[in-house]
Amino acid sequence: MVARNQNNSGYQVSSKGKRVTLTFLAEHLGVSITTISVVINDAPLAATIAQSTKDRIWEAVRKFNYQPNMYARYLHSNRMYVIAVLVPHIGDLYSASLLDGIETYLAQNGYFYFVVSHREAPDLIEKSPETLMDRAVEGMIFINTPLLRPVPVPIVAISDLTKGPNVSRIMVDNQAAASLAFSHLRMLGHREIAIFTGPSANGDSAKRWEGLRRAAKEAGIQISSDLVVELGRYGQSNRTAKSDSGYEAASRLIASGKRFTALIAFNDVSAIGAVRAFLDSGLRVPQDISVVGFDDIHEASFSVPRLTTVRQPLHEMGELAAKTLLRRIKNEPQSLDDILIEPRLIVRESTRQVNR
Amino acid sequence: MVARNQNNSGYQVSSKGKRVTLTFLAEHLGVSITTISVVINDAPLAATIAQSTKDRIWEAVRKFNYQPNMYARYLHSNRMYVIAVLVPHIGDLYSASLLDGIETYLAQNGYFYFVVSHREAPDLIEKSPETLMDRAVEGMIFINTPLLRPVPVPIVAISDLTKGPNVSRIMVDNQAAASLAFSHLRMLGHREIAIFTGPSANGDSAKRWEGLRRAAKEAGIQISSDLVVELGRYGQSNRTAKSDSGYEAASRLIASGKRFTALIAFNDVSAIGAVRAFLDSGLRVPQDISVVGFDDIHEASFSVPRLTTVRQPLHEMGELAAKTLLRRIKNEPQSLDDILIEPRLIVRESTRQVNR
DNA sequence: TTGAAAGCGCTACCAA
DNA sequence: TTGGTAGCGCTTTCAA
Repeated sequence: MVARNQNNSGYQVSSKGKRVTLTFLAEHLGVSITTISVVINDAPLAATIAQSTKDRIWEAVRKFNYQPNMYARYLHSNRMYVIAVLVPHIGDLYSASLLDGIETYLAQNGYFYFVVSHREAPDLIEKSPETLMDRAVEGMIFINTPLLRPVPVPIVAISDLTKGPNVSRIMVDNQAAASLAFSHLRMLGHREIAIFTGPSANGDSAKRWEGLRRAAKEAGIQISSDLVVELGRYGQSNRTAKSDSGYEAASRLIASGKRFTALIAFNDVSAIGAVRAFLDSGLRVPQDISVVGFDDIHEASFSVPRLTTVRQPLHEMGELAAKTLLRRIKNEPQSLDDILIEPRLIVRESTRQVNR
Repeated sequence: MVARNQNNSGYQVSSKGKRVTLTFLAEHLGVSITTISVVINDAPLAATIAQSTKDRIWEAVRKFNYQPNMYARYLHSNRMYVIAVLVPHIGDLYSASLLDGIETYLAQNGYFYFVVSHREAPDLIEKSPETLMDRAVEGMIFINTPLLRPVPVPIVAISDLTKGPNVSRIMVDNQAAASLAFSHLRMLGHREIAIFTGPSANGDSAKRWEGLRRAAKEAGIQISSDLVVELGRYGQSNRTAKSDSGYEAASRLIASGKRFTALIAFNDVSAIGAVRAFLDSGLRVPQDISVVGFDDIHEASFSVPRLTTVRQPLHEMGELAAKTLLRRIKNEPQSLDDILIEPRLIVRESTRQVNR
């Protein structure tokens, strides 16, 4: 018993219980399936078909609620209007915001998407593209996921190390982002600044870190290596998320005994985790320590204290990624250059003038 | 130019640039496509095929990296190993946690899923199931989404009003959840308790509210209607999320001037929004007002103060939903009764003994 | 202005 | 042990 046949509603089935296919319609109308196909797809030949025939066809289509079988159609056209999105973790607000933007654009354009959330498991990252090709995806969006082997469809990579002849990359201008965060703290008088760097697998890590170093240098400030801590990756457990790693990283920082008056986190989630850790060890934010996050996820404006952060327009980046991918799929002109997104500093309550 | 043909890697294409199909392999090996098909699918007949032939076939399969075309296969079997998940908003932690669980189970079982996030737009909710049927989904999971018309495939509804002959429902025991929250506050001496009810479209709203009223009655407490406020729905904007509605609802509560010492929110996100609103108007949590949330999303244990909340095991509920759906798809014995999930009270920092 | 027929890649039935 | 062949539902020449 096949799902589509156990019918108890009006879907795709005539009153006599027969599946509504082209053949069914053709018999019903007494015309050939070719004619119907041509009319329905408004193929060039449709121009030559009598208006009266067309009308009868459309009427029957409506009456029986005929829906072409996409998979049969696929055998010819090889187009399924599906793409795939690879993310490290779907339950993470960063990915979720991007997905939100991606979905918005895709839905407007009749595309669906598969998401595979690989939790940074290397074998999944390696195998997924192949499995997805079986499903005839027309393109893929890689979010913070390395492309290990070439893939025969267009790819858009968001914040990601992936390179390749067929990949377009979208990322924040990490140089600018770093400098925004750094100069903000500088203006508030901070000199002893701790830094969270992202896991090295993360596409933003290296550039951001480089930007931070450069900004420090220009400001004539020395970043002590004791104050730089790398965030852990996701664990294998379902439960582990980034705020844990922020909490944990901040705890290490405190334990080191090194003095610092400000922290530049790697993202808002780790910033929130860090705030929690500071509070737990009796340090107040921002009175004792200023904290700046990255991303500006929604929660950042509701946390206590509200987070000062460098905003990446995630929703828009998602939309842009989808748009870029569909253009490439349709072979519309589309430059393959990296697209750099301008970040913006959002000053809220978690940073203030340094205490001296 | 078809995506699968613009090949620049090893996918599905022989060295001569020909697509690797059964026919291709058959020619290469000098056997019939039937034989290959039988061997590959390990059909009953495979038992009758010479081991040497089998070996040669598998070798060729590996050599050319043959992958059956799922869509051609679909025309016969009518099984695509795809389901759909309908959610109000993918960027919302509640849905994201459920999706996480759903994905875990599906991935283990070779299924993919489409997600459609409808933002409570009535036309999308109404039309999506039909569009999804075109895509041959074998089942659907409705998260907090009403089923407006019957659908010819199995459905699992999570926290949801949806009813129907082919729907299994999974939800927390809202009665128990309400009583957990209420009696916790009672024990701390609270009598003037404000309540957020969910939007009426939400499947948990009515039951939870009923449970709360009953718990109040049993405790001999009168819930003042001035202290009950209904959360707004999502707006049409991409930006609006639940914590806004929590913030806004709490603000209304404060503005009303009615005295209360505790709040039972509808979920953690609205609880966090409410805490923010209280703080902004000079009320301390928990010193002045105790707050209890629902769900126990990850952020609840990192917020300031850490949130006391009634936990729903969202990840597990997602897994359970997927499991139930696949059982029904495979026609394995599976009761259609509602599945009630036991909630658990997690006491943290946002509640304390009432001030008097 | 319309229809017949080939074929997309695969499975399943029946023969050999 | 193996192969031929008829579809699945659709699109696309090519004929009529």
